[in-house]
Amino acid sequence: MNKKIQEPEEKEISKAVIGRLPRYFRYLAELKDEGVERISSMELSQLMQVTASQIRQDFNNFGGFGQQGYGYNVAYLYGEIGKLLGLDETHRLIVIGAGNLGQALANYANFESRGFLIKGLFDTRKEILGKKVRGIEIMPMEQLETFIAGNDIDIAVLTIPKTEALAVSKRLADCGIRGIWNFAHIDLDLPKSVKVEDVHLSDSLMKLSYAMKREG
Amino acid sequence: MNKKIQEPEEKEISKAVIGRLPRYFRYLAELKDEGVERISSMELSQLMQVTASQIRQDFNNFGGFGQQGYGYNVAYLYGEIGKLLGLDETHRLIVIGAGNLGQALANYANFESRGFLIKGLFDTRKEILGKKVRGIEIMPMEQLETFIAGNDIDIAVLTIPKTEALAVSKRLADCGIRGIWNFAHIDLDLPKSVKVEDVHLSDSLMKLSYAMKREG
DNA sequence: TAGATTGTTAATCGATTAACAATC
DNA sequence: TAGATTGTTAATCGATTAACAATC
Repeated sequence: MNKKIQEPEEKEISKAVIGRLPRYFRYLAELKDEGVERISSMELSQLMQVTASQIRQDFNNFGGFGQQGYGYNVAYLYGEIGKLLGLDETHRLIVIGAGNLGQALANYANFESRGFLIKGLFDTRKEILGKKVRGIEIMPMEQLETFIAGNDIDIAVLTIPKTEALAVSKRLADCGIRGIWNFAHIDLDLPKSVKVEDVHLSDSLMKLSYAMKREG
Repeated sequence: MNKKIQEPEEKEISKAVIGRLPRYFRYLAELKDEGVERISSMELSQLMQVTASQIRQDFNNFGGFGQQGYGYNVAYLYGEIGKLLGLDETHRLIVIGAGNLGQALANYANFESRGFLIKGLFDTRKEILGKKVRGIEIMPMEQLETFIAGNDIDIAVLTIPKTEALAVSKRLADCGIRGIWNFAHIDLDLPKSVKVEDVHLSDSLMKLSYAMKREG
């Protein structure tokens, strides 16, 4: 009837801004630990080597967390950015591919402290099934769907060869996984309700190599 | 005497463009393996889900690799992008921090095939010194400088806690390391002749978590 | 030569920086 | 109230897309 009248529609935040949130979060965690109570965009900009303008613009995408004449309360800002990043909720993860990388990620306790709980490991190789990593059992791929449903898993970490990644990612999407942390070196193609975050390690190494070619 | 007259000055390529090169490289590798001989920017754009315009602009940053009326020769383009990324040279790496992640990276044979040769592992923990990973010995930190100098190492992979990372990165810069692949969750501060490529895994996981909060 | 497709210029879009009025 | 510093608008800069002439 009327195309204009809508819900107050959450304005889309740009990738650039979102990409900077974890770094803000990290610096604020440090300031908080040091007992710093308030900080101005100017001070933070010097610490982080970005412009104060960018900091204020970034925060204002979310409505503004500061107070004129005062600046930002470190603990409050830390908390708000944490909430934006979803760190106020816990996530339940499985790791698919219990090779070196998969096991390394499963062993990395720091994720737990942020609410990312690793609940299961999966692999196709019979010889490692049943083995435990930090108390987490390695299970066969046949149990994937049952385990996800029974354990309220919302994120899957993919550390399998790219040849298997597409098929497995489809299975994950089909059984309701909402996020995939993809270490497989391939672009997944899934309905956009399933969020994919890629970590292409070899791409990163190539960028380093590129940079090293330039200037002395 | 004259500020204007200079070497033809390699024009600075934007971060955005460089960030896309590894992905181009990956798709071209695949096309090459499939025996595809030529491809137009239009075809490649459909495959990669980007605009043909962007592809042509990107390649033209480096002088243009195509031919009017024909398109791009896959094998040639693959080779040229590989050269841009420095994959025509071999790199000699050490991994500092032989924990799970460090060992996982050392074990990852795919890097070797691109010319990234892992030559040594270092750790502070006495109990794992001398142990071998894929034939590579774990050495004590005291031997760092000697090993780097004696083995022509140009890249160091940092997989140590952030508390040690700053000090170690300084040592690396001092003994002539030209590139650091940094997995430590801290911003390094080094002379700009030392190139740093960060892989902040927890930042990546937070971005996934952010995305999952929005829409269904 | 005609058709195809690049290389490249121009137009648009988005992100960053600067400036300043609002306000604590 | 005066000073400080945000929130926000305007200006600038850079990246992407569109258009098309050059040319294989």
